Amino acid sequence: MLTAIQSASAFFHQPSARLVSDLVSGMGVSMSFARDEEIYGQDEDADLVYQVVKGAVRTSRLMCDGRRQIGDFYYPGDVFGIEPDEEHLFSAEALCDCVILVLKRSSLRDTAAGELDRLVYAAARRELKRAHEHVLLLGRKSAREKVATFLLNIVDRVSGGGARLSMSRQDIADYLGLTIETVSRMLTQLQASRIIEFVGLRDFKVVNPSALARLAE
Amino acid sequence: MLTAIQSASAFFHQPSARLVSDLVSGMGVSMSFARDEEIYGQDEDADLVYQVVKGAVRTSRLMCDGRRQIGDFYYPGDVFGIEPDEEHLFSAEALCDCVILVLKRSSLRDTAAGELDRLVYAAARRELKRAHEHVLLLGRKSAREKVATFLLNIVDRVSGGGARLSMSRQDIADYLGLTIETVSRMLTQLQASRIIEFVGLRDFKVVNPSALARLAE
DNA sequence: CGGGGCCTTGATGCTGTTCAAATAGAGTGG
DNA sequence: CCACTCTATTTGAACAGCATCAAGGCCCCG
Repeated sequence: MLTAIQSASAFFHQPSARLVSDLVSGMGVSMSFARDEEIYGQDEDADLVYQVVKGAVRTSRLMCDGRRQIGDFYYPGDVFGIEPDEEHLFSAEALCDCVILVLKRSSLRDTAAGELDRLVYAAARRELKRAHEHVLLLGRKSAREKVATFLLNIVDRVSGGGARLSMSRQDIADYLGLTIETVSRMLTQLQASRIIEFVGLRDFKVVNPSALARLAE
Repeated sequence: MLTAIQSASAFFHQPSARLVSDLVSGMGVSMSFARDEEIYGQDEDADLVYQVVKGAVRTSRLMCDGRRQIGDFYYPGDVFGIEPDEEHLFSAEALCDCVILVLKRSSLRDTAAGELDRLVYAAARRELKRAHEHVLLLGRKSAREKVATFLLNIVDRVSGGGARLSMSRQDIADYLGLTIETVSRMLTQLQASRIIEFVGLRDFKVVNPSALARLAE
């Protein structure tokens, strides 16, 4: 039998559009959320685990004076809402109309503990890795590098030459620790350098992938 | 019987000077490291788990052009080296002469899987929480707020009115995403405002805790 | 007492912010 | 389908915070 570590690690390495429902069928509740609707709030009880079925989600944290930091963005298959404490440090909101599978941890403990552990542990590991990358980006990269890295990450997830941004410029700014104006300027620069090309405000394609990768460090 | 989640969460909430050796006695190897010695390197295999017995440790990541980001600092009782991938993203170095307990994950899988899972999972959760705090700090705080937050965290860990900084100004700068000069200026400012007081370069005490907390947001 | 590394302080410059305005898109109702 | 409106985004100009460059001072240790 596999230990949690081994199995979690195996699970982790298959990026998985596999949904929780495949694992513990019927145990989760599927819920719909409208654009900008809150899925859970800061300081709320963190007893639930969530998985994106359709749409996209952001987690964010608000400082008392209004400054906001985006924790991460989540797409179909991604698990979110895993936090070390009893209460959420971040809140989660729908970036667009979403379908979210919600699982109550406590109700699953007895019936499918092994599977849930695996899932939660895999999600926590993924979270940690992304948080570490995020720290490097925020601490030591320039605005240009931040935006290039961000676009590259988006493209890598979708695995195509281009993608659609499901979040606003403000969301991107709050993820990268920049202002909306700086993000806009960097995107303009990348377009002027013929590295990316926007068609509309939300859809782009990468014209020069190696140049983008170079800028991202 | 407790599930991994419950027990890990219970473990997590006792900040614990309890060492791994109490849990899986005799299974770890105790090693000594000199100041600035590398404990593990970036891109090395991440099959080991570490716990500080004595001294202090920093994890850091180097970009190819020499920029450095400190991941975190670790003190006696803290577990480090847990990373989501097979290879380390960060390296770890001794801040001063250290004693580190080293455990091989694979060798523990069969004999004490439950305990190790608990330990690793608890450490991962702690890591994640701290990484989230770090992201907020790096993304949305000013230099003054960063330094104030940093000092407050140090003091909270030791739980006294003051503490000794086990790391250099450069380490602090690389943790906060600042330069050494900015860190120095902020420390000078905090002293001038009679909020903290340094005795020597490494030891300080907090004169006005509430003011410090206010600055840290 | 002298050397060397670490830290502080000062002067200047650049990156990204702030404030302000123009433009473009998306959604709405006629 | 088009005109209108509202919001999101872009663009521009001035400013601020932090970085950079350059000395100078302190402390540790021989």
